Amino acid sequence: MNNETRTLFFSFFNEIGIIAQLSRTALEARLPKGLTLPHFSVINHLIRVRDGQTPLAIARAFQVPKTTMTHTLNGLAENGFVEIRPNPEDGRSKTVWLTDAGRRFRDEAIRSIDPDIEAFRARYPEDKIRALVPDLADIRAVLDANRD
Amino acid sequence: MNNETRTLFFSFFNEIGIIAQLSRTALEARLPKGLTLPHFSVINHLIRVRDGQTPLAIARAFQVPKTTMTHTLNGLAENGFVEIRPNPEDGRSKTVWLTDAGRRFRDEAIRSIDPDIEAFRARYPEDKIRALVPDLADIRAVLDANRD
DNA sequence: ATTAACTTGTACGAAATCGTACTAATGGAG
DNA sequence: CTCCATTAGTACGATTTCGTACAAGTTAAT
Repeated sequence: MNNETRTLFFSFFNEIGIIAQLSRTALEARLPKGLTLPHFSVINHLIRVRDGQTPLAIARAFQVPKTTMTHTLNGLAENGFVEIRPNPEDGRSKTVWLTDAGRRFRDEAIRSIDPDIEAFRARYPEDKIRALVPDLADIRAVLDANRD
Repeated sequence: MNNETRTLFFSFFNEIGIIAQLSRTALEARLPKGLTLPHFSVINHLIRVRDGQTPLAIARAFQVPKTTMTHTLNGLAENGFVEIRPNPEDGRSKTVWLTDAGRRFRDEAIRSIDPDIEAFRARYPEDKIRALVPDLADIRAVLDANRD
């Protein structure tokens, strides 16, 4: 392979990785101590989609092993942000429900993150971000397909 | 803040995070067991820039804590990919040097990753990637500046 | 109805990441 | 020269991530 091509793709994925790391760090700086991006993301997911899902369904939505999701959900349950109940339709499995505290956690997190988004938007135009999202979604889909 | 705007930025960083995760997993699938993206990246860095750097300089280049870099470098040293020698200019510090095995590791890793890059390129045009890199670099720079 | 194959969640252990606290060395103020 | 603040690296412990192995429940084939 052409070395310039290889360098290009490496640079691309390198920039992606750095942005992911920086944005994650910036977000977690706004969360209460001990809570991480996955904690916030799961709560957000339960609000955006719906709660009452099984741990495995949530793990699949985030493309993480189910053991990882067990750990994340335990952290949320210990903080009282979700309640884990048996699944009446399947004795093997469980369902995950938001609590009021969980919704409050999400509201407060968003409120404290908003200024960072504003700061970012002031320096990088929203329209350019809007234009990038579909490209990134395409790239994600290609990588996803290549996973087999 | 406008909810649509917030959702847009969340989607953007979410896509970035997923791509970072997928590309990292794809790369590590090609590395010998026990070796990770940071291992490969450090070796690559030492080749692209120069070897003989101090651990702290490398940690700063990757924006990770120095304890993390100590751990990564120990892994590389145990595999015989780098040699860690005292720094003749500063008794507190050390210097990190590539070995022949380290260079071979890098060459082989690249050889086994190339087909994945080709597969990706076949589904997503190189020119679009080329156009995205500067945008991502800008975004990275903005996030970096906001870190204070 | 019984059995075998599969699914869901978890316990456990390994490895990566990172904060805190420490040691050793450096360098500047006096 | 002496002292003290600073710097480089590491030991240690906590947490996250994830693979393996397992227990409990479900499903499908006979």
